[in-house]
Amino acid sequence: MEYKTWLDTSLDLNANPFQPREEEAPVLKKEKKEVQSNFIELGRKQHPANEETGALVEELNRVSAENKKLTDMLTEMCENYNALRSHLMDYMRKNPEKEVSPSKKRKSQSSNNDSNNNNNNIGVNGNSESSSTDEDSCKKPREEIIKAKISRAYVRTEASDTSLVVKDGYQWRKYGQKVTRDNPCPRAYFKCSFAPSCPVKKKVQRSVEDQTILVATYEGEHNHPHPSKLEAPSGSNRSMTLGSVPCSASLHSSGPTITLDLTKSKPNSDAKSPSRRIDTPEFQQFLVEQMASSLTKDPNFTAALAAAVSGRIYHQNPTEKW
DNA sequence: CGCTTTTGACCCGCGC
DNA sequence: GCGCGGGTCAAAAGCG
Repeated sequence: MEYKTWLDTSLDLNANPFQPREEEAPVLKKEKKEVQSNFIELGRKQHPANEETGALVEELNRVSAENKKLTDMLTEMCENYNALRSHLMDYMRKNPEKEVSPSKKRKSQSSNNDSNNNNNNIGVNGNSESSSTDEDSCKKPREEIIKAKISRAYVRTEASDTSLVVKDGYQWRKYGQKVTRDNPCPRAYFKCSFAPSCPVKKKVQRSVEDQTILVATYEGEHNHPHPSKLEAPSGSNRSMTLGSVPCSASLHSSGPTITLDLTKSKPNSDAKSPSRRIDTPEFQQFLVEQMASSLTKDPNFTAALAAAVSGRIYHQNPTEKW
């Protein structure tokens, strides 16, 4: 799936079902429409409808229970994700040398890469800034090292996603693409759309070992605020946008996929927005809502949801697990 | 019409 | 000096 848009909508899966939101799942919307039309129907027929009302209440309770169940599943998925992520972080800390396939072609570049590997790639967010090694300090003028701060981000995408788009909240303008020798997948070159005032560049290329992983290399630092901070989401949405936490969720035959782009956990932005720390309950709740929102936009998910609501999904394939 | 993307050409550093 | 390969430029095409 391509990260075409920011996930800035929310779906109250466990919220009051009587207050429909704009972008709720079509299936649920349809059910509620039926319920509403049934109420209208009741008003027109003008006869005591205790039985029908009872049935409708029962139906609503059932739908609410389904919503609750789905919310629980999403919460569980979120927790599993956090656990996996922490494991991955631990693993990467212990095995930093396994993260990239270093290019041995060019001396200066490979020495840069080596220093990056040793100093930078401490996590999937990859935004640890490079610090110059002693070797680099000897070879390069200090100013140059300071000017070109290099960081790396690893973003898992789906196999079907052939784009080289790594959503990190900033706007980028592609200025080139090249097939390199070490990797059959083309490398895309991006400049920050605020250029030339913002000198940041980024290179995006698929990993040789796992082509579902996009390796984004950032050069330099943004000299402007994060675009998501400029957008003022006052009112329309629940609380805040997910601009700083791009994520994508989808459902496939092989199972659900939730992809989080964690490249935005820069120390700067974290320091500026402590309320968005990933470990806060508020953030967790928000994350669940955003994932739910994303899921409801996926036609596969809505189809599966429809099957689940009608109680058929487990009968059709009782062994299949999400 | 303006912005973005594509893509071939060009530039430049490095190794031989 | 030459060739190779990565990085960048810029005209053309695409798109909203």
